[in-house]
Amino acid sequence: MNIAKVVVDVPVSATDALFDYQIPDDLQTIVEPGIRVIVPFGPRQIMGFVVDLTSESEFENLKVIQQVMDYKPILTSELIQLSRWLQHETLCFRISALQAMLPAVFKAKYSKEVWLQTEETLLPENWRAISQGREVFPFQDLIDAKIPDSQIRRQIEEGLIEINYVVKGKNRVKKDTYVELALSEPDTLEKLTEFTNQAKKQHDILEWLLDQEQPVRLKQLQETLSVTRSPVKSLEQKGLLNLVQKEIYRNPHSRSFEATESLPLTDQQQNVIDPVLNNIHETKHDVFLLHGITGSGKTEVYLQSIEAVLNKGEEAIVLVPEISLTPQMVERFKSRFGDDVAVLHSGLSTGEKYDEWRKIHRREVKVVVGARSAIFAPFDNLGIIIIDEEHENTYKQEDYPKYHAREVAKYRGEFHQCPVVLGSATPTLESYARAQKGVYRLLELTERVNQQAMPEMDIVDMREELAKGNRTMFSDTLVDKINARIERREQVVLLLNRRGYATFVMCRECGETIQCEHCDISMTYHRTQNKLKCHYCSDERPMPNICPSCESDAIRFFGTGTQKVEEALQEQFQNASIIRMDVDTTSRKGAHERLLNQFANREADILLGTQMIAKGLDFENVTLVGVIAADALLHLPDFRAAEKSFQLLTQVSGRAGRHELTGEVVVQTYTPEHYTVEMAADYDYQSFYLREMQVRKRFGYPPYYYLVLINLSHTNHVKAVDASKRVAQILGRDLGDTTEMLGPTQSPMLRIKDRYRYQCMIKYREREDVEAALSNVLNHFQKEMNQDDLQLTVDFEPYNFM
DNA sequence: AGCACGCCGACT
DNA sequence: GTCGGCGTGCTC
Repeated sequence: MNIAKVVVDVPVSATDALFDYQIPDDLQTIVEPGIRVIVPFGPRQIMGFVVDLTSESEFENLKVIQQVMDYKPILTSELIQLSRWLQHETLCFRISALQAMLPAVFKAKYSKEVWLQTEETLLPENWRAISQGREVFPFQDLIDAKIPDSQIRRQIEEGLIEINYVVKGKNRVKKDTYVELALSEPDTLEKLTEFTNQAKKQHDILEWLLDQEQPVRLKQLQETLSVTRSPVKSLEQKGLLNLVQKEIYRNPHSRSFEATESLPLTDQQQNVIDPVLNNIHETKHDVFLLHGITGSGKTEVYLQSIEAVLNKGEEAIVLVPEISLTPQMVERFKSRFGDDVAVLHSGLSTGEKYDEWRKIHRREVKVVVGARSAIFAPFDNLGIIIIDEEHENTYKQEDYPKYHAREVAKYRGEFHQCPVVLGSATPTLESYARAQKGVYRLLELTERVNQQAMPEMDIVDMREELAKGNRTMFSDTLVDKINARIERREQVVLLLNRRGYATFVMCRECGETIQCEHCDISMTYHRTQNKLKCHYCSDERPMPNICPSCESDAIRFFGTGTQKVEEALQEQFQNASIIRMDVDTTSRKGAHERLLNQFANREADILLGTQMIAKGLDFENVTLVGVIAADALLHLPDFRAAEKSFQLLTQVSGRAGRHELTGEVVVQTYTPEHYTVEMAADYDYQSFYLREMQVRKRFGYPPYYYLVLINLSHTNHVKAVDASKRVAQILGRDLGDTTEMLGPTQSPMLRIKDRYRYQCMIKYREREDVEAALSNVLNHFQKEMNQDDLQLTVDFEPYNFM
């Protein structure tokens, strides 16, 4: 086994293979699958992952591994295997799959350096200004100084310089200096008496240290005794104390958490947890869909399942949509499992993520709570995987590899023979359909723990408001109810789903929206051509001046920003204080939590925000939730628009009246008769599921068909169109009649970053039916992608069609 | 991707 | 003859 199979860090198709390298004798004991190495690759040095060992190779004269970057594997054999599955599943490069499983710190950094081999004075004159006395400097400096290639080559040939390729890992362990006594206590005490008044500080330091039980951080010592480093240095020189470097973890959660105990389970919770516990005890893999209404106590079920896993000596992964959004959730886990929990989310810095990852890697924690990528936590005794709010689309990664955490969870659950629990109040149709078919096991929680009814949902018809002459964004009902809360010193949450900016067209008189005849998708208004277009099938028609249904001229395209609403709100409720939460106000680190804390402390009457306020928040003083425009999401050009709207309405209404005070919800809409609005108001998931499944069946969407989206883009509009036509041609030729192709068509946003974007979509039932055709397309366009700025991506089970 | 190699036109 | 620009093909 003196040959390593290496995945090299060059994400292109030509190098998407395993390369064999000789393992030098001195690294023989260190090199094993899962470690990173530095290898010669052509004329340069690059990073690579060892994924296998072997004793034979079909290649002669193997190059030799230069160096190791890790001394312990950073990937388990399971994860190496998983990377292969991911590669196949998402059609990505192996290296991309491997990188996706690790925190960003493990990405190698490359630099090309010039090393002087001689006296600087022997170099050409103009070089001296560049090297500036440095023996090593970046190659880029030569390029910046416009030194011609031939001149550089000459220096190399004459042996004056050498070019070296340097690979740098940037995983930095944070260290801190600690102070401890060098001698035993009695010895130190004895020395203490020898001090004169001259060295008062040193005396104080020793005396203080004698009172401390553990080594103390140098900084802390300096602060509490207000001394500088110099007396400490003196003591070190006298051999009275030691300065030691210790690894520390950056601590993003400096708060301490109050410990909590398990809560007694309701009968329903008990019924739901039993089959999961059974799985755990029997080391068996099932996928459970936990369908529980908001407030039904899903989290307690998770917590107690994890407890069973920990008792068995195994580990747990919990995925939450975006953890910085729900500090309350983290708190529940930390307070139950204390230091056994690592938290991984996008709000952490690179270093903090690395520290949390290391806790997992060293098995210092047993539970990981985190966003999507936490599904790759390098545990090797997984006992349960929980995905909370399984319907959230953040579980689908939008760039390569375009994986869905739910599918990875199923893979790992199968591997470890442990349960996978998908929890949601509003499961995706895909998951619920699978539960109906018995592929998943359905667990249902239909009652709230506190026996409170779900808040009453008041549907306000905005067409009537217009008829009454109310031209503001706020209905009379909503205004009255907000005023009542302000008077009673209760709080209001207002939701504006601004994603409606992909302007759909609606008649303000009758609520008619213009749909595509072939796709059941809202048509999108294109200002430049004053036309309506369908982004699925490219059908188009002129923008009407009057409503085709009621002939009113009040037909408009829609889209409103939070800022505008905030202004209108402030004008309407002059003595109310408002907190606005959207991407603009929460971009700075910690801003999110700060704003939420302000609201929790009742520093404001109204919390106005986008989607981000719909989930997981729990404020006891909130008794009113308002949805400003329920239609905005409903008419997006996306076949999931109804499902997403239903989810949002259900989630947001769960924010009101979670405690003693009863809550109310006001939903403003121009289409109150739409089944989504009606059924959401009745909290009737079951009916919505059945109704929406009919639509999906009729139009051939998931869960009846699988989808794959082919996106292509080019800076040249003509080339983009041309390529899209050729893609469609190849697909049309290679795809059998078991599949259906839509497009090519413009992407909903035609131009992004100066690139023109087109797409094709395939509906299929069996993956094998499309794989060959897709790989043909990829092969065919390989050259153009490398040389002509063409980008082509394949996205299985897409969530985002923009 | 990066890089070398090799062919071609332009220019000392 | 020499220099530099770009197309082609390779990396264990």
